[in-house]
Amino acid sequence: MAESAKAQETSVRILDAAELLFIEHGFDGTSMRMITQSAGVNIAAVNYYFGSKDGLYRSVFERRTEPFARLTIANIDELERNNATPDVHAVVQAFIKSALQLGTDPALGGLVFVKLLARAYVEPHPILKESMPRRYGEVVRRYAGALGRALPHLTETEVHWRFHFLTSAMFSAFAGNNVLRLFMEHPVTNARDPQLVARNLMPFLVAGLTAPSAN
Amino acid sequence: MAESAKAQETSVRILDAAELLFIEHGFDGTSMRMITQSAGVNIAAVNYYFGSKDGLYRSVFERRTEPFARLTIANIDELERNNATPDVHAVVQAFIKSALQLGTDPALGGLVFVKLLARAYVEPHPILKESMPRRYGEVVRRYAGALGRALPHLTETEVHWRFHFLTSAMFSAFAGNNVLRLFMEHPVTNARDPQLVARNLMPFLVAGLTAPSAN
DNA sequence: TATAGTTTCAAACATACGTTTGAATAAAAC
DNA sequence: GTTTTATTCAAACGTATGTTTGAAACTATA
Repeated sequence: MAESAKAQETSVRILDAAELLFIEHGFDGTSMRMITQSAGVNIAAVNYYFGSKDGLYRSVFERRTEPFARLTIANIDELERNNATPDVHAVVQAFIKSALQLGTDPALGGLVFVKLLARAYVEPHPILKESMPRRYGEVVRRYAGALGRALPHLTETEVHWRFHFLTSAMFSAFAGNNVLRLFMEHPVTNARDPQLVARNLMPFLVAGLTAPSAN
Repeated sequence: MAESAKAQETSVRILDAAELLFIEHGFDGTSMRMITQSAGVNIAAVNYYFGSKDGLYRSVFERRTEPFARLTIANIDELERNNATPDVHAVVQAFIKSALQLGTDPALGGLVFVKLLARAYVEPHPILKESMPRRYGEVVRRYAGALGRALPHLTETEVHWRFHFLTSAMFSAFAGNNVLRLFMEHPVTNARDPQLVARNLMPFLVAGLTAPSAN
């Protein structure tokens, strides 16, 4: 079988290099030669290990998807085990805790994967549309469900709206995609320390979610 | 001079086609042949009217940038004329009003431009980095300033954080970039009627912004 | 040490890219 | 009506793309 130490190292080097380049330049903006050069491997190595550029893209996500999903589910499992009907603060805390663990632990990809997700958000490659719902559908259902139970004054549709706002703000914040960064020459807030992001994000989200219904 | 009816029509057809394709496939994912084919013009027309693909990209933004900036500034001008120190609700309302006018008026680009901005957000082409701050720097300063005056219990840094969260949620919402859409096979909330977006967004944002300080 | 399997590599593959050309056509100016 | 200018067009430009090839180098098993 394959899986010699050296071989594994090569495919991992490719994944690492590709992940960073996909964030910076997107899928179409990243060429095979950029990837292999950055990884320090021969250009044929990508097709040898991953079959194609599309296959590499799939593998880049697959490496991160499962651990992050598991983490997120574990956090809401723990929350609901200790608290039958958790309040908004607790649900948001559990959700943010996942992003925080992800952003802090390099073994999970660190902030790199958050950025990749943020990009996939507006740049939906067909490959994602086919694989993301399968693994993250459950995550969304669990958190949106818990949020709904914590916000009985809102309709299901309203809960989904707010979950949408919540995730948008959260992803942008952790990924560091800041309107100030793009629109101003000297942004004041461009810190990206996950702990700092989380502390500033919490009160905003909790208050926003708890707001009275619009209807 | 140029500007014959036919010539203008050609360059406008190119801008329209390119704008849509850039949203769907990004800059690198959109080829000259895709653009000219979709616009129904010869492939050489882009270079004839815009010099290069980069030049076209610049022109696509330039067409929308100025009207939107003017609209946004006009709204805060009006707000501050009628109200020396507006409260949070009024500031957010003025800001959302701009997005709403933009999203509703096809002459301004409609939701198309919002989506383009949302994409530019995570896919920063060098051309944008050079042109956006020049025109939108003032917009950000004005609104962030007004927000700061309406939220005296927050530090300047905190105000910037919340402005970041506010814009992230708003742009995603109006652009329709929904986590539910990407992560679930049957999203509940994928409505994109600007009026509906605005009504759901308002209470969330106002409450989030008004939340007590994190420190 | 010989053999089988795995991984690397330089080179070439066909195709798509953005751009340029120069002639043909249309419009405007005189 | 002729000359100038502006626009369109098919074809080709050189370069970059993702992928494949087949031999070389390496690793493991016997």
